[in-house]
Amino acid sequence: MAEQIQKKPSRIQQRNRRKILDAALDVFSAHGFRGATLDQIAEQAGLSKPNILYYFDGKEEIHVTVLSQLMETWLDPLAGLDPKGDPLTEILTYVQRKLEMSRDLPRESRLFANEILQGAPRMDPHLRADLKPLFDARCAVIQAWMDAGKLAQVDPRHLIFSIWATTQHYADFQAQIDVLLEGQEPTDTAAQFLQTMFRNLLTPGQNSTPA
Amino acid sequence: MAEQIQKKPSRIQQRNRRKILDAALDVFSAHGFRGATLDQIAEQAGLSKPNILYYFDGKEEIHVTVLSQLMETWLDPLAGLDPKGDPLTEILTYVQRKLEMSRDLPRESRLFANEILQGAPRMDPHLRADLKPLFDARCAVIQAWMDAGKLAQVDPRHLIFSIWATTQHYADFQAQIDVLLEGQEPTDTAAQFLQTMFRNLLTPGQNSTPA
DNA sequence: CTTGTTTTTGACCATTTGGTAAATACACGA
DNA sequence: TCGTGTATTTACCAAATGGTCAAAAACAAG
Repeated sequence: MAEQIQKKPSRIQQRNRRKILDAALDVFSAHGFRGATLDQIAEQAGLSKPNILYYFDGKEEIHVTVLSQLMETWLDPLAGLDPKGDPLTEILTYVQRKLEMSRDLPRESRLFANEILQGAPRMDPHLRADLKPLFDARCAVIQAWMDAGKLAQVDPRHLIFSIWATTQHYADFQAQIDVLLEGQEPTDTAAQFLQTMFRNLLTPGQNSTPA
Repeated sequence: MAEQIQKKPSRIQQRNRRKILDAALDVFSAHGFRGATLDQIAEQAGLSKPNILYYFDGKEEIHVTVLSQLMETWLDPLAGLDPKGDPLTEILTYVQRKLEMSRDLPRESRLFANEILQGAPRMDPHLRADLKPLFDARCAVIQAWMDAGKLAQVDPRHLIFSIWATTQHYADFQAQIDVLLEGQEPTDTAAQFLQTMFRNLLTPGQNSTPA
């Protein structure tokens, strides 16, 4: 009765599980795991608390489920980086996609940031299993581009970190940005800035090596 | 008796308040405001919970106090940016200082990140009163440098954002970096990368304006 | 309509947690 | 040494919160 282990989920089950997970994304991203309450999730989802526990075994399971779903979305742009494409274009497109994700999916970005900030207690396995291999593969691709002289030589790992940091910053630190920019829409000017920065960094031949 | 409004704090008071605030920094930065408990702070500080509430009016006041203290430390490097110094050197030095702060004061970085992530509910006034004016002033200085042809033309606001994002990333996302770099010390290679990136971006005359 | 199954709810429970009150131990100057 | 204000502890409390359970309601199939 509680576990419909392999029965196909009914229409109503699909709908309610989706409502719960969406509400959970809202609440978890806004308050973190410990700060979120089942009552908040229940209210946001328009369901009663016991009803929510009818669909999920507990707060923990809801959180893990949301994080798992997030992981796919999150890795997508990096996975989409094409080893056969034009190196500079590929990376600048990646930057642009990540920036658009910050604008369009800020909840996801904040949920992820929250989890990593707390030391990734629940996501660590996912990071090792999914992110790490993809990261290593993409680093190798970028390194190959650099060795072929198509990009300026920089540490690919820190290049990726800097892309993540600068793009996600606009979602994760939005509260601060709102104060400092006073309501100006940052996305377009940010896009221009980041494109300039990474193009300058990666255009071959211009790289002044530090003394 | 509870409020020693203007009495000079005794030796023991100073010591215990400091112990509490240090413990609070530990716990708040690791678990966020809602995730932190007074018991955790008490244990970390080596005091009993009621004893802690003898020195502070409540969890909220502890948090606010820690955040206030943090603000000074946090603004220091930006405040130290000298309008009379050499532009490129000033900014690269600022990057370096911020990176070192991420390495040496990760708790402070994470506490700050936590607070902003939650929408800066308790820090918003501080941001407007302290950070905003300083931010505007420094933007003006950088803009002046650019207008004088000493730096390449980019948006100073996004420049500062990118410095914050890239440097604080190494503290705030350390859990992720640990997984991806597998125990390699990132600070030195990160420093080299960031110096290269920002020098390339800001060296005048090399700035390829996007089409 | 009847029956068996799924979904939802209302009433509860145990634990955690921020906070309090009163009693006790302690420091220290007169 | 004594007394007074300071510091600390012990024993609590009330609210919040994650979770349970049995029964009611809704629903689907014959």
